[in-house]
Amino acid sequence: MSITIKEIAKLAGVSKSTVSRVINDSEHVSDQAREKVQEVIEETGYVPNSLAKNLKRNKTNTIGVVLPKINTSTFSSAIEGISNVMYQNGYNLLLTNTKMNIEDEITYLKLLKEKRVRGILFFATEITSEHKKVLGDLDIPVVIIGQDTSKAINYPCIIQDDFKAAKSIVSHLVQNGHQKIAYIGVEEYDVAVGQLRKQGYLDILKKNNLEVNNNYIYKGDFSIESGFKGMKLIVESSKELPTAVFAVTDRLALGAIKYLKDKGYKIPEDVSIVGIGNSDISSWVVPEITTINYDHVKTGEQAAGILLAAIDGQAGQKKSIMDFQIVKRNSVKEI
Amino acid sequence: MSITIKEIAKLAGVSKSTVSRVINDSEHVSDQAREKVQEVIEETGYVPNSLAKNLKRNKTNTIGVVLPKINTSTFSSAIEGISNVMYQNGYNLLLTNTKMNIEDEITYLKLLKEKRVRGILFFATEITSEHKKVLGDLDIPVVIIGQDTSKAINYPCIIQDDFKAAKSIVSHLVQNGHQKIAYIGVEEYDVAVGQLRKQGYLDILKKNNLEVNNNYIYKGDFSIESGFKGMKLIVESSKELPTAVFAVTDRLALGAIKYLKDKGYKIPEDVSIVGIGNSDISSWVVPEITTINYDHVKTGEQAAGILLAAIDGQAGQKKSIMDFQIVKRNSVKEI
DNA sequence: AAAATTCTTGGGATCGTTCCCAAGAGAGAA
DNA sequence: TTCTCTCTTGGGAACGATCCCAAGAATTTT
Repeated sequence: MSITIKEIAKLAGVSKSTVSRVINDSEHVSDQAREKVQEVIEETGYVPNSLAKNLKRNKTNTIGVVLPKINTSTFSSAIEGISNVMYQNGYNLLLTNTKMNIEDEITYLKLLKEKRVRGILFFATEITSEHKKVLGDLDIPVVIIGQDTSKAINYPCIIQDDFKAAKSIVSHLVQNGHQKIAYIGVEEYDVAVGQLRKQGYLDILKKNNLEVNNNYIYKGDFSIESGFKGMKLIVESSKELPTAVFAVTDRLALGAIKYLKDKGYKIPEDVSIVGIGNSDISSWVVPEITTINYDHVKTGEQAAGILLAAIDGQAGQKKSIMDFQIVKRNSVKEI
Repeated sequence: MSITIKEIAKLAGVSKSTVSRVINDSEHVSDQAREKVQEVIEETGYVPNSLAKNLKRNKTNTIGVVLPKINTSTFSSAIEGISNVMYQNGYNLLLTNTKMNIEDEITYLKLLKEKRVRGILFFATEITSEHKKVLGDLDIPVVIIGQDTSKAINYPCIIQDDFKAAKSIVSHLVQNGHQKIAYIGVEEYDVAVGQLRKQGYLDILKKNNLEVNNNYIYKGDFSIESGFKGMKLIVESSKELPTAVFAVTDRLALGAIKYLKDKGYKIPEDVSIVGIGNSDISSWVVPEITTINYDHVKTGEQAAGILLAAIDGQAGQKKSIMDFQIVKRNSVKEI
């Protein structure tokens, strides 16, 4: 049982009101009283109880974060950015990890409401109708990160420009003379990575009147192995080797490279490869991978900023799109 | 302003005691009353205020986590493990990111006490006397992760066996006939990585009567670049190329490999390389890196378990050492 | 049928703060 | 001196739950 403000008051010979004023740096306290109180606080190691404080004030300084997985660089970088901004503004982070489990998301959203968090940062994968319902009567500012929900839900969202990014990087291949471009992607329930990036790929092929070869298209999951497997299938199922491969993530690109190297192909001489993500490794693999750079730390910071504004009652725009850069390295050969 | 238990009581035509009993699944409520209350809760979307609850009960279900950086795989994996266990046991995570800033650690520790967290998981880098003081009169269960503090502080700690791991992997080099083994490490303020791993290296050299060549020893930071630079310095400063390199992390090993490849050396034919960490990339680089595997997710789970036990008043052992496995791949050549 | 027991219910104190209000103490003005 | 004004202080009602206690209702035992 910790020491309370009442006991500090007694020890300092003042009322608890005065102690409260000292703690909160209020005016109207004599220097004498202030010093005495601070002295007693120092001696006793008193730490105020923020539960009581927040209850009375009817607000907390906690921000809830709902995310599907912590140990991936995308998410952990975003959280790094979020925590930077939030701590600077006096907020703490309450983390909930749904482990890719959509039902847990609903549970956690309710839990965050119980905790009376001041705002919520929601890393979305999929938005179901139940999500809409729960998010709807939450009565807490929310910012959605990673999926475009601007049409479905009335909260601001912040996203990467996946469509445009995919177009840029595939264009880069086309500009270098590639016409037979394979695609290694992921299932399409993930709108941003699965759908948008694929659409970007198809869009550029179409714009350049290039044929879409189904043997050149593979969809798996997010693992490096999946890239390996996808490349294998593409090579084995097609008569002609593609001259370039667009992998929707660097990890997939890495897996593909591994397969090709194992089989004795040279990169980029035999096959060019590009990824998306500019992950740490992409610049240290041989060959260094040409890719798209998203700044996730910055995305986190931006999201935090938008949420902070929303907490202050400022509306802000409904949809923010982060920019990206194409990082040209040496996994692409000019034909 | 959210709806309160009192209003639910009024709407359901019962007392707030009865509503409280329904919320907490207590006995001694008639089915009739229970149904009515649940109905009203459903209709109104009432969510209890956990601030009030925790204040009255004088305990929270929040665990504070103090860590120096979020977006590294070691830490984020550990947090993944921690959150797995904690959520299963009904606890939430309050995250504080000190950004490698030791003074912030003290601040956050106090903040967590204000929040009346039930326990603290402290990712330690360095333990100063001020740490000892603050941790000492915290009056909250703490588990320290990552540094051996068993002699300095009376809290359980959980660590990787860095000394033994380093010995194992260097032994592996010696067993394969290597005698000229270089070292790429980090500064020694980090006891675990900087000191212990180096000691393991020196220990094995000594046991095998191998000469310690100062030109073969480099200390930098944790970046991939540092590995690159370290390898460069070693190669340039020594007359004879080492036959093997022990890098204290896979990232450093990766940097070293990059340098050697750039210079046209073959791995492992010209130089063998080993790392520590079994990071994602280590198995997908060419050549795949022989390394030490620590299971950080499991470490997080264990730490969480120890903290949980401490919260329940069980003492547990003061020092837990996680085991490791040597992962033999093909960056080491037999001489 | 009366007594004993169990079940159900509501009232109200309480957790540790904040913050409004009123009162007392000085200071300055009339 | 007396009045007004400002500064400082303390008392006590909140905040929204829990939970103890007592009392009434229902059930069982004798």
